[in-house]
Amino acid sequence: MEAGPGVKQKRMTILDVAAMAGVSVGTVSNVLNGTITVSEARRQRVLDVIKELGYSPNMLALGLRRKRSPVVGICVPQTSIPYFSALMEAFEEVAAAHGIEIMQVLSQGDAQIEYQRIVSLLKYRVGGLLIVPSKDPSATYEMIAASGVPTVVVERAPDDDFAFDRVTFDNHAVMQRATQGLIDRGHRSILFIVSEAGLIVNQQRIAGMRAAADPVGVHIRVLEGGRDQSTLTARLAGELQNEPRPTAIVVSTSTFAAWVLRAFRVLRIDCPRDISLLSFEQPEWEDLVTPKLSVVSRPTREIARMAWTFLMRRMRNEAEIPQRIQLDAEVIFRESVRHI
Amino acid sequence: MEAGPGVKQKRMTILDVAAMAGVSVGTVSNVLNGTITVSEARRQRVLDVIKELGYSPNMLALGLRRKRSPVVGICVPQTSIPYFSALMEAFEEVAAAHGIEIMQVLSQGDAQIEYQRIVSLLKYRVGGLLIVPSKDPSATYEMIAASGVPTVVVERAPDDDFAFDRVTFDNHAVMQRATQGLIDRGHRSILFIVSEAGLIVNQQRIAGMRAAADPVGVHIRVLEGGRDQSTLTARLAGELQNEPRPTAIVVSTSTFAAWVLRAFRVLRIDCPRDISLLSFEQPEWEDLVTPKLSVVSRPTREIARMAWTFLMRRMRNEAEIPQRIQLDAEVIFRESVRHI
DNA sequence: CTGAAAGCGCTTACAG
DNA sequence: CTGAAAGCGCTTACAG
Repeated sequence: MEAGPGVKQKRMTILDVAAMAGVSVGTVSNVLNGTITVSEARRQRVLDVIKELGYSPNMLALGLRRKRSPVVGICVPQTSIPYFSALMEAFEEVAAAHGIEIMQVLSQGDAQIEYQRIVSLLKYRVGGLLIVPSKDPSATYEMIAASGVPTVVVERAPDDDFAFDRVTFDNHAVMQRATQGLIDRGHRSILFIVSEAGLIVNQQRIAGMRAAADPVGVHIRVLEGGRDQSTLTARLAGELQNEPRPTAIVVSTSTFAAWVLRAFRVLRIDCPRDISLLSFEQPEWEDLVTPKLSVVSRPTREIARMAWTFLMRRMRNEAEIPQRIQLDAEVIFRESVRHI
Repeated sequence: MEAGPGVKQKRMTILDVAAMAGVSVGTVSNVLNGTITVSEARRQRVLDVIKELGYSPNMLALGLRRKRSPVVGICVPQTSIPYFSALMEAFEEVAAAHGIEIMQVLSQGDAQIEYQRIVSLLKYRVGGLLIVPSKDPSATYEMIAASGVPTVVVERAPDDDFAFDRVTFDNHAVMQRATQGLIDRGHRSILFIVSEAGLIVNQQRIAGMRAAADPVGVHIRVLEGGRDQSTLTARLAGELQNEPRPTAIVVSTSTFAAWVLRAFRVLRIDCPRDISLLSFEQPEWEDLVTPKLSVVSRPTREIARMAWTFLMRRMRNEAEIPQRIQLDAEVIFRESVRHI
């Protein structure tokens, strides 16, 4: 009887390959991924049989035996945010090139969910972990440390935390530079709109802002933008009652940039004549709107590559003390910021 | 000796739990996920021990034994495209709710890469597969069918393919409706800009366009937009030499929408006075630009949920012949399309 | 309802 | 360089 289409064929195992090639399973295993050398003749024979049989190794068995799977778990808050989806895409690209697969979970920025989702990842004995942490990741950090799984923290990390490798942006320096740029253009009162002021990256940015503003007496305020357009519009309207009224707004995400531009319409504020705008995130539409948006441009692929390099090193046990690197970002002033 | 922080503790196994609870491993397994009932007293004891020991099951062992892992593999072309990242986010949400993990791979729209990436997924014995296929997925389809892994095809599928469950948009109907809307507004020559004319969804859309245009003698042209802004600008400029000159452009993606708007600036074309624009994809900036963009709005979460429902059903072996569903989408006309 | 035992498909010391 | 064998941590018939 022939095995026609639709007939499920029995999956080949390493035993089938060994039998057909006339070698032991250990030898097959060694040609596939052993540290031990196999004589060229046998090696070739095994390879031929593998191709002929269409043998595909069972990574579950491999992972069980090695107590570690060639999979990297990645936890980010969301993927609908362009910055995170760009990160994910960069990670997938480099993972595929290394023969490693990715299990992705989302924390939604919630510490509880983050904890649970990473527990799930650990059940699969992932060989490494890449995390863009939520606001309060300490319980999660403890659990990960206890598990001993190689981990690198991306993007958000407190300055005094040395438990894991980490690759971040120098939020303080970039924001100090951005603020200086606004001050140079005559702005003396600046409003910073963030998702959560408690987020470590925002604290670093606020500190950077103050480092530029305080010495010259420039006025700084921070506002949490809220979860939707109407909340932001209302809060912004309220904020603009205060004296001194801001002449420039910095937003932490491109979503906020969009919401602020819409709020400006409702509130009949002309940008940049009345108020200037700078976005810390770079949206696809940065140069489609009028006025063209001023942005901070971050090298996403670079951060992904660095994080991956760190992780691979640690998965090979080559690393010693936790490494850290801070990448720089570029501040691009366009029409949305004006000289006063 | 105490096990202080930093001291890696031996991972608990089901044997440890069984020993401590004074039952057999089979019983522990049954309280965790067995079809067999366990007496309430023992059940509670096992649960207590699990909590006390911090036992977390090894899903690699489970998957190996069951010959199928509670993981769903997802293959999409890219994640940097907002539509796909929204899909991914919806999938992750529903997966987490079902206690299932996701392995994500990217095909970059290339049939070869797609094939290889799905081969990798299969090595992990994923329990199900969700695919937004590339242009020519027939070899991949064959391989998947041979593997017997439950699969649902999302978004792109030929009309005559009945091998897998599928959930798609009714591209033909939506485009016919959109085209009718343009015709109603007086447009008699329409240009459709696509990534690849060979893509099944684009063929369906072109057919829908013709269904509305041909009977009333409206002129249709199709242009491949190319891989970058400058290519698109050049091709568009060339296309506009032809008679009759289009008075309306439809683009298949929001990236093209952005590129076309930039090309309009370079070519000194006023939208919508000279040419109207309609995007088949809904960008975040749809109402930020001037003129506000006309779009087709697709219910992403709905498609994700339907696909997941189909997949779960098939993973439970409840489905018979392949199911198919076509979702509708909404055409929203805004300032970027004018009455002639 | 419960337990003893086989076995999923690999890797890796261990001898030779 | 090569093979025989133990064992990774589970699930699931099979008896009782």
